[in-house]
Amino acid sequence: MLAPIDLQPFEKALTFREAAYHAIKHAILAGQLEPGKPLVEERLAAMLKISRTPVREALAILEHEGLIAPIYRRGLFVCQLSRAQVIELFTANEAVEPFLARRAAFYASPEQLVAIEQTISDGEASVERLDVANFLRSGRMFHAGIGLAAANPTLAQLVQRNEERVDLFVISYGKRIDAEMMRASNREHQAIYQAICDRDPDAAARLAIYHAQSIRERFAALANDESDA
Amino acid sequence: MLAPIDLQPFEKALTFREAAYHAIKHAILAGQLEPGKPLVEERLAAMLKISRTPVREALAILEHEGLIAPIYRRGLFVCQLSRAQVIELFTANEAVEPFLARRAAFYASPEQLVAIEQTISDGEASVERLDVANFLRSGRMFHAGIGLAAANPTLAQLVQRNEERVDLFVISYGKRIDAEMMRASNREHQAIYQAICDRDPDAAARLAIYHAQSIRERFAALANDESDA
DNA sequence: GCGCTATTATTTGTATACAGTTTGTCCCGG
DNA sequence: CCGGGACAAACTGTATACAAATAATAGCGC
Repeated sequence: MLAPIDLQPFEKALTFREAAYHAIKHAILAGQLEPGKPLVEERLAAMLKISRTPVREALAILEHEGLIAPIYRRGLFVCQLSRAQVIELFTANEAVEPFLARRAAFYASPEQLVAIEQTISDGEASVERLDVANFLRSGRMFHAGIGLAAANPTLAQLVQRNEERVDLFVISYGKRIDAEMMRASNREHQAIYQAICDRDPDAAARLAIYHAQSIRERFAALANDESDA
Repeated sequence: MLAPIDLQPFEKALTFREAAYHAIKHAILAGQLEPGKPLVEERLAAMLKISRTPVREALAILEHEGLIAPIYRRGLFVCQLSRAQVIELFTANEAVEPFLARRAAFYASPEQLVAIEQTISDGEASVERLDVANFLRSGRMFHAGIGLAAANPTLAQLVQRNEERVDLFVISYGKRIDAEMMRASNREHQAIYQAICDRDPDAAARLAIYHAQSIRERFAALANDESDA
């Protein structure tokens, strides 16, 4: 398995660095680069058919985002988050997501509502196909949509990154997400979306809190199921 | 003015990249690299007596953090935040800071309390010397201390970055902070600190909100004073 | 056959080299 | 005197080269 993934070349990006950033990030979040496994710069560069220089710059950013972690002179590794770290991410989200949902109920434009609805559809389609990676991705896009509608890029970006790291955890522990869990999550998304459409900030915030807590409980159940006590 | 700043060499850092990151960030936040002015890679490299490679990697991270912004093939510039952007940062902080203050009241260790108190002393010393850069820095460290005590690195880091960008705005517009403003801010810090010492989460959260709002008002007043209507 | 040591092979971290753009300047024409 | 175009300089974006350090491996002694 010398070239198991093809980091698909260069979504729309001006510089090779950006392209590498997106491609590597995508590969990580799609589970193509397994957590705990080393990332060899030269190999990534070869896959993207570019030199190490822009790859290194992209990796520096991903490291700063907390998706990968370095060991000095030993290489970079896809992060394996501890349960404590994931709890911490959930705690942060429970503070921020209701805030964003509330604001989205105020500020969302019709186009933004459509975009959010599409992420929900995408999530539902993923359930049918049992496509976990795409399910996670649509979930991230849902929250990104809320963030965009909430007109607060700073907090939106935070939630976005948190979601990515949580998803990394899911992938890393290979926990199997069953269809029922995916459906539950989608239902909650749908409810938040409805509250925003109804311009009901209180309901949106309340449902966002509920969603965050539900997710945490579902994850806790999963984490307790397997391996480490 | 070929070498106006000496980016002081290499605080404790393993790699040149880290060193460059900290040095350049420090120079920006100390106002030595003026907002709106271009950052020439080769010049920074020369100042640090290293090559462009690690400098570029450091700059990539700073760009990702929103302290500097690139124009393709034209160079990097220290960010000049718009007023709307600063308002947005304040909005984010008003959501997050009370949350952190509340948690700090629960979890702060005695050592962490001492560390926080020292940042307040540092701030007060800055008033005497009318040292705005150090005043801003001590403010950032105060909030960093709260964040640390709150045991939520994710949100702590967010606040930290927001503070940095706000300070960048202050520097960028060259608004003069007068001694009375500095004292007011210090008083509010002191009050939050006291509430945390008293293990009074509600008071801490309330005072954190008050502080965030006060700062916003003080800044609004400054911003209205000068130049753009 | 097993453990320890020396050597080789990778791989990172850094420096240098090169090509393509963009900006500023100088010169010329009007 | 002013405007436009060619030239030159500077700087970015990318590739390649090199050195240090770590990991893997082979050889040796026992």
